[in-house]
Amino acid sequence: MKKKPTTIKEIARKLRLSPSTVSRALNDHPSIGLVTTMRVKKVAEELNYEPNQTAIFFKQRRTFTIGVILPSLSEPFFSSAISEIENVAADHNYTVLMGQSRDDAARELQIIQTFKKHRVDGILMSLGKNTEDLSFIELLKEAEIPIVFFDCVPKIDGVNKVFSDLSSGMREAIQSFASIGHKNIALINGPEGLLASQERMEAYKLALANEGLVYSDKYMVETDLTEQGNIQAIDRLLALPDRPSAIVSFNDFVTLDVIKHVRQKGLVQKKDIYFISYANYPLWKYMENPPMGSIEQYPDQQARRAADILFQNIEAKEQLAPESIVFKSKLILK
Amino acid sequence: MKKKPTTIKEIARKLRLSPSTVSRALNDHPSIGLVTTMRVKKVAEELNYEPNQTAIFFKQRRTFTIGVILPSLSEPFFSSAISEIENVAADHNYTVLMGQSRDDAARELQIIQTFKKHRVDGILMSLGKNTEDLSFIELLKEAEIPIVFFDCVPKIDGVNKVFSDLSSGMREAIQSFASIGHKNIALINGPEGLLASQERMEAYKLALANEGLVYSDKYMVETDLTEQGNIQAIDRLLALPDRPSAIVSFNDFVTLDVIKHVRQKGLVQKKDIYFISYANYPLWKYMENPPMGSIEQYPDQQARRAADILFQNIEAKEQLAPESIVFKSKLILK
DNA sequence: TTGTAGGCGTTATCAA
DNA sequence: TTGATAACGCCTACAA
Repeated sequence: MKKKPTTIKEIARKLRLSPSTVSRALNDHPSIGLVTTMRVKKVAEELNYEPNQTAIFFKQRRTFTIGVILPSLSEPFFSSAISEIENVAADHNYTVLMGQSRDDAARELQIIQTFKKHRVDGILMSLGKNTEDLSFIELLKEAEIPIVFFDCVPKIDGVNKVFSDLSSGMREAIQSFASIGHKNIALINGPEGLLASQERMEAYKLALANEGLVYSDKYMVETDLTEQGNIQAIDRLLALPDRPSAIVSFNDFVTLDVIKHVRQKGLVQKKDIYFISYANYPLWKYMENPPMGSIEQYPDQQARRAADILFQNIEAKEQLAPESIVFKSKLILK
Repeated sequence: MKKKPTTIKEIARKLRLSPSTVSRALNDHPSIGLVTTMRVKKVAEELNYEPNQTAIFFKQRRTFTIGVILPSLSEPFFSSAISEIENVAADHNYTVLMGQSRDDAARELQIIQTFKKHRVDGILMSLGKNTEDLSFIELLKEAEIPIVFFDCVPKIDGVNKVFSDLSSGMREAIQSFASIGHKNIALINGPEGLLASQERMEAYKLALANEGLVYSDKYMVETDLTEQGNIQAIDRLLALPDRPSAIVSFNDFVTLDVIKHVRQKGLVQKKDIYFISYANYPLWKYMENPPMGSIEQYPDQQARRAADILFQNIEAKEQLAPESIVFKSKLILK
């Protein structure tokens, strides 16, 4: 069904040269005479010759392709990451193969298999929320395909990872709240199962202690991150006899729902109640009444750094020691 | 540097069989005995055999890969498109190669070349803002690589395209404004050079006429889409003796800047001044005081449809007649 | 049921 | 300076 593109052989036949000569001429090999080189290139041009990369990939055992596996391509965090990854890859003359796991571990494995079959030169990955089985890391190691994790990274040692330290931002958030007199500071956390939730919880407790505030269970509520869950969570807090005056929440989306809800209840932000959350989505800038702050995690910088490490590994002759890079999260006051 | 993965030959040697037998056994060829097949598969498993796709691609002249070229991966419009494209591709057992043109025509061409060299089976593309030279379409046609454009599509005939009819949304917007008594309705348009701007302008004029309103040059201002440009544009309108009471703008980002600016000037939305713009970004839902409406262009549906058409073309034996699909844009009142 | 041989397009090695 | 040959890994028509 597909017409065969021009090959070196055809050029060779046309010029009564051997394919090897043509190949060398096209690659500007020094041993080939200038005249021949010119003749070859001219005919190649005429016939619209284009080297068959699939043949070259096959022969060279390199595809100049990296695979990227993300939970979602449509979330702002990941889309700014992927955008930056594509930039870095392009600088290295690499192409990017995309896979979306949708937080499905089975799908994640399938994508890894596909990438492996495609013989990608390396993989960048952010784990899905439910991924438990990390045995694919061993498989990739055996195949000598370097992998660098970022954002949601495995807890184990011995792998390349770039991730964000949530605690620095949390500390700054609690500090900010405390410095303007808040005592009852709550956390609306994500689902218990998530590593990201555990980290926030620990950071929250530490940060409270740091300010000499006591932790209380009642100020730690959970949401399943749906709109309904978010509203239930804030309602639970508002129902408390000594309701919190300041709230850190899992991410900006939670805060958006929550702000909307408390507004409907007649509470005024930065007067009756204060908010800070993770992500620092650009829209805050436009809000009439934004939350007090948001904690930036620098997805693009994380992604760039991860890509840099990946390319170092791809280009290295030797196996490199695994790197573990931590980006401090940072409170941005609005 | 890279350890060689197991090949069919090694399995064959180990079992004292011929490579062809092994190949057939692995592919469940009916002529091979059950026993042999089992033995082969067992050894393959033990040796972690994985077929070398690059060899297969090379031989089969199909890569089960599509290329996607977008101006940006980080814009919400495109990231929801790419997400949907990945879904469709995964359903077809295809992998997605990504390229970001950043509205640079040269880079666009380079990506196309790369994709062509990679022998992708098809291409989905949204043109950059400045793309003039469409000769690559001919090149792809010669190479018999199907291409489907979406969102920002070429004006020419004879190509597959899926795009949005901006005028339906504009008509609804002007209608809405007119129905609540607005007479002076302005348009903050994008740069003159953009097709998207031209379309909005025409739609705007038509829609005005449709409501029996007269078009006036002074109510049509342009922005370069920077924050500064957006503010200058609205200031020009506000400075008019009979300033407009309702404004349609190029997209939601423009409106965000403009809303913020007029708020600072003490104007109250939906009282002193009304807004509608294109894109329907989800954040409106959370705004305390959102614009009157936003015009949805359904990026995910466009993308899905474009991908469907691409796969039809890839799977077709014959060359299919080019399709041109128009999605009506639709005003969503807030 | 299994083996042999050839080829996909390119390039590297060796020979001329 | 150029050519012949082999090889990358897999598949398949043909032969046994």
